[in-house]
Amino acid sequence: MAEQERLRPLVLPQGITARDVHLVAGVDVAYAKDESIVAGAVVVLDAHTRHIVDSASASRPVDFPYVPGLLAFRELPALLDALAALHTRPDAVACDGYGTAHPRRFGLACHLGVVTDLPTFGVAKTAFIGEYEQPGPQRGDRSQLTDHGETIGHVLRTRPGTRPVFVSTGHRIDLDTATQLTLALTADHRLPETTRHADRLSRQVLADRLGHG
DNA sequence: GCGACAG
DNA sequence: ATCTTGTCGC
Repeated sequence: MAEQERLRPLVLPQGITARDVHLVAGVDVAYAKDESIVAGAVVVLDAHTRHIVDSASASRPVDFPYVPGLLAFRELPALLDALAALHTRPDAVACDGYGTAHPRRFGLACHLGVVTDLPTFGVAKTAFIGEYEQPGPQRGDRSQLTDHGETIGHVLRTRPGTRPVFVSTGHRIDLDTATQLTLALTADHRLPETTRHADRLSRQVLADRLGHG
């Protein structure tokens, strides 16, 4: 009995597959122009209808500078507060940034996943590390993002005529599943609906807080 | 040493 | 990220 309790945390977390995802959340943050306040937002969508099921937010003083590679220390506090205020438990979380495609293989998405034990993945808008060939022009076309011969992500075309996004694994999910989910969350725009909603909400929350003193 | 560098 | 005007296109 006591033995089981000690061993449980050592069991490898089970990874999910796309069919396990019914509720998918998106997270993002917005900063005041002077970088004094950060607002975090999380929006949960029905993975198939892409309708909003739940959402929450939080704002607080910024307490860590922007340092490439250390984004989690700057954004996680607000995101964790927002997630704690959620009334729903998402099956997966799409992050605005990188997961494994990180200098230390532990970007924001990995950090958030480990702390919350939620499956997570990252969808970044611009390159960070690694090398890649430009993916094909059609939606769904992808190329490998590699670093020292290791595949660390996918450069994915989510929409024709726009720049590709950079998908990487976060926690308890594999790259192909993360890529599948990213495509499932995009249709009319380059970025996933999850992050688009979270981005909008975080800006609104920030504006409200700034406006109300 | 110099440049690059998610958000 | 945020600042910042107009502009090209669906």
